[in-house]
Amino acid sequence: MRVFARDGYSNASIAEVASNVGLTLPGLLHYFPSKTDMLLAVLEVRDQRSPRLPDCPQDYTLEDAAAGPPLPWSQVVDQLRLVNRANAEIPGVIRAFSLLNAESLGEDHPAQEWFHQRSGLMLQYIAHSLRHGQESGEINPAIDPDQIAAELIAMMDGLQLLWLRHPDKVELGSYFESYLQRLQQAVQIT
Amino acid sequence: MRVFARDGYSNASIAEVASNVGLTLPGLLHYFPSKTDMLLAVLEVRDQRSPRLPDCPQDYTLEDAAAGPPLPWSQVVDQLRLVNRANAEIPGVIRAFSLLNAESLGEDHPAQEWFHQRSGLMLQYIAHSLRHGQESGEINPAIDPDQIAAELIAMMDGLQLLWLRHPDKVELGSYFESYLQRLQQAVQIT
DNA sequence: GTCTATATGCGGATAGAC
DNA sequence: GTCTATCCGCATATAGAC
Repeated sequence: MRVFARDGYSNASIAEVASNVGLTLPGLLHYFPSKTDMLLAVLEVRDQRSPRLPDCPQDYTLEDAAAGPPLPWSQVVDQLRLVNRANAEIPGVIRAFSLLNAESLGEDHPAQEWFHQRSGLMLQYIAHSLRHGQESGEINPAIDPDQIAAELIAMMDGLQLLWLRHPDKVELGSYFESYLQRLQQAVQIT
Repeated sequence: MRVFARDGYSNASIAEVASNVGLTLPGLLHYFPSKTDMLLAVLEVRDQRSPRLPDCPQDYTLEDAAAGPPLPWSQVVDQLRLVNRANAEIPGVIRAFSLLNAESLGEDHPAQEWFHQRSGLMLQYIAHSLRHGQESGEINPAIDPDQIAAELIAMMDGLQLLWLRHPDKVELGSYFESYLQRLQQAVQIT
């Protein structure tokens, strides 16, 4: 993760990773047969370690959220807030992911599928929650669930990039919080 | 630009660029002595080609906007909207810039300074405009100009990433427009 | 201004000993 | 499970002819 954070995936050298963990290159390749395998392993670990709300089981995945019944909107917002606050404490990890996120837009990137599926599921489960809220009369029927879902993801990723570039000027946690509060006024029915 | 868009900077091969323009590698290096020189040249060209408002002179730069007198808020919003709309027509260019933007977060990247200064100036001139509006009573005094400025940049960059990943689900122009309209309700004094 | 030829280095990955 | 030795390809960049 540290090496990917500094160099991205394509430019990172697995020989350096090996040396960082006290192995030679073939020694490391014994565990991860190829560079791609190592990348995907890193992505998986990161996913498992993302924080969860108090009531949420530890093995609850994004796939579960997207496939299962719609979550209450307040819970979705709480979850995003929680993740954002936690992210502010691990700039190295966020840097690695921001880098890989952009890099994996390339045609034949080994993590392309992973990021595509992941962001697709997030869009889906957020929009799902909003649509459900509209049907039960708790969410403003005038808003577009797909648009709001995209906005939220975009704001999280975009703020991360800007925060990484200007850690002195941009305060990740409170800036996202300000945005959320304004969003809530437009989305919720009072 | 096309090669950078597909491979990023570090992973791009100038030999391929050379071949694409019908030159050999040394032939290309005659014009751009190093790969870094070519990167910076591309960034500069892109800057000059970004669209401007009708009244705005063609040689008016971002530096001018940040250093000069504060612009009216409505003009800032119009400018951002214009740029966003134009961006939706050039996915290749946007891909290159999203890639370089993330990649240049790395410690010794040749474009680090360029992106740092650029985003710093944008934050500055947007916040400047909002502060001026607050003093003259046109902008809600309760909002934080620095926070709103960061939000705007983050939303533009974040939406671009998501749009590049899901061009079928995310409509860059209209999604940003929806966000802007909600922002205006909180920022403007009616 | 553009080429051929080449220097030099680093990348991922494999063979095979221990 | 970890190593040494090695293969092979591609990268940037340079030298020097035309």
